[in-house]
Amino acid sequence: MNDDLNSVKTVSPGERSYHHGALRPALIRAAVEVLAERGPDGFSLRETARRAGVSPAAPAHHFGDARGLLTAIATEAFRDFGDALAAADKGADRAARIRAQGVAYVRFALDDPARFHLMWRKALLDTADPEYAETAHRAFLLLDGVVRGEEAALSVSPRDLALAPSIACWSIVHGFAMLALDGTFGDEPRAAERAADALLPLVLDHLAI
Amino acid sequence: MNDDLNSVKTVSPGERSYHHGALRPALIRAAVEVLAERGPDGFSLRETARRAGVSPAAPAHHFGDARGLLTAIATEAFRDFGDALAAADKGADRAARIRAQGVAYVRFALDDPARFHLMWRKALLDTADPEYAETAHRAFLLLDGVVRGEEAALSVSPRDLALAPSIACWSIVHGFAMLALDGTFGDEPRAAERAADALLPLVLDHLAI
DNA sequence: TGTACATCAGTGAACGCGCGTTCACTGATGTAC
DNA sequence: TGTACATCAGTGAACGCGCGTTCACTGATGTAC
Repeated sequence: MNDDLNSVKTVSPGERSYHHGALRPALIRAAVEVLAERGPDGFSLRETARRAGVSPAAPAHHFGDARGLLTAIATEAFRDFGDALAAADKGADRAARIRAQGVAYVRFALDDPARFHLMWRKALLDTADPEYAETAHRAFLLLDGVVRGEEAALSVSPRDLALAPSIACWSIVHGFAMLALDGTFGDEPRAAERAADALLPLVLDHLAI
Repeated sequence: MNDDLNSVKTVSPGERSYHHGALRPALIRAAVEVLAERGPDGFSLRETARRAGVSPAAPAHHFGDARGLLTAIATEAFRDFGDALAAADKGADRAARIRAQGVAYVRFALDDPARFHLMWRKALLDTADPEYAETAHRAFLLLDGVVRGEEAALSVSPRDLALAPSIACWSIVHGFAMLALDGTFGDEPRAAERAADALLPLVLDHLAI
């Protein structure tokens, strides 16, 4: 997709100068590859460096430590995730918009399971990182905004349930995505996407929100 | 809770014979402790053996390898989980039963996060193990059974959505549980349980199932 | 335009670590006669 | 009731492994004059 490994200096193909030129994105790409193959548990900084064709000490210059690299990836993922939700936010009425966003949520998870899984593995991330926190928060705000709408004529009790409609919608699509990725729905994970598409309007139209 | 470490032979307290007497349950208990403290990622067979006061080679006699031990724990957890769902399955009408079961689902997750997390970490388990597969399947059948009811007057389109109502309910409670355990709802994870309790009837009463 | 030098982005060897599993063994238990 | 012996459930030392990080270093780049 993004081919800027050697594009900065346009080194003669095959070789590479002492300096990589664009190691940061190359490391991220390699790390995502490792995550896709081995999952967040099997992730290894050394293996990532190996795939980027670089010494195991090189990543430290760009990310500090392994956690820093994973946090950068999760941050990027949350940004793309938010963009996907924002792009999907269209439709005649609010129900249609919620539905479209919910489908986008599930679709993102199925299209990019490696990064989607990482996004929720907070134990592996530096959640205090302000950039991470901001992009993660943005995703929730996008969901919450659509569900609430401008009028926000909530008929559910306020209090600690103020966020409840958002939570309900979020839970549904999150649960769909997680169960689908777990292989719960068998060979055809897209069934979950179609199911979400078919069911969200049922749930939402009749939810008193 | 379960105090049968030395209860088999009633060895004089403090010491222990060469043979443990009840190492299997003791290892499971120690492993759950490790899982609770470090999560599934940080699990270690050696640490588990250490806590059980036994050599690192001892677990092999009971579980084969580390995966075997985790699979045994997940199987036990799914059994307890199923029992909890079955125990909660009561109420006047189906909506009440679904609601009660959904709350039980979330409650189990919040009460026993270590084992609940492990249950869904299929990469760490031997999913081919027949006992594991059976107990995991049972849990779904319990949910599905309540949602379908005996009459099963589904108004949603059949086909690959035949299971959809179950999937929707499952997704909601699963999503609630996962997000709550992720700390998404802040300091008060019980808020998720209350939210599930308040929202499930809204969702279910109005879902055409 | 050329030169000196600071800074940046790499190297690769080495560190110490904890891990899962293996191995030959041994102490305790249970069973057959 | 006693004895021989197979089986079971442990030991603990050792294996090889891959890991993240550190370290002193060096090659390339960019900047000041």
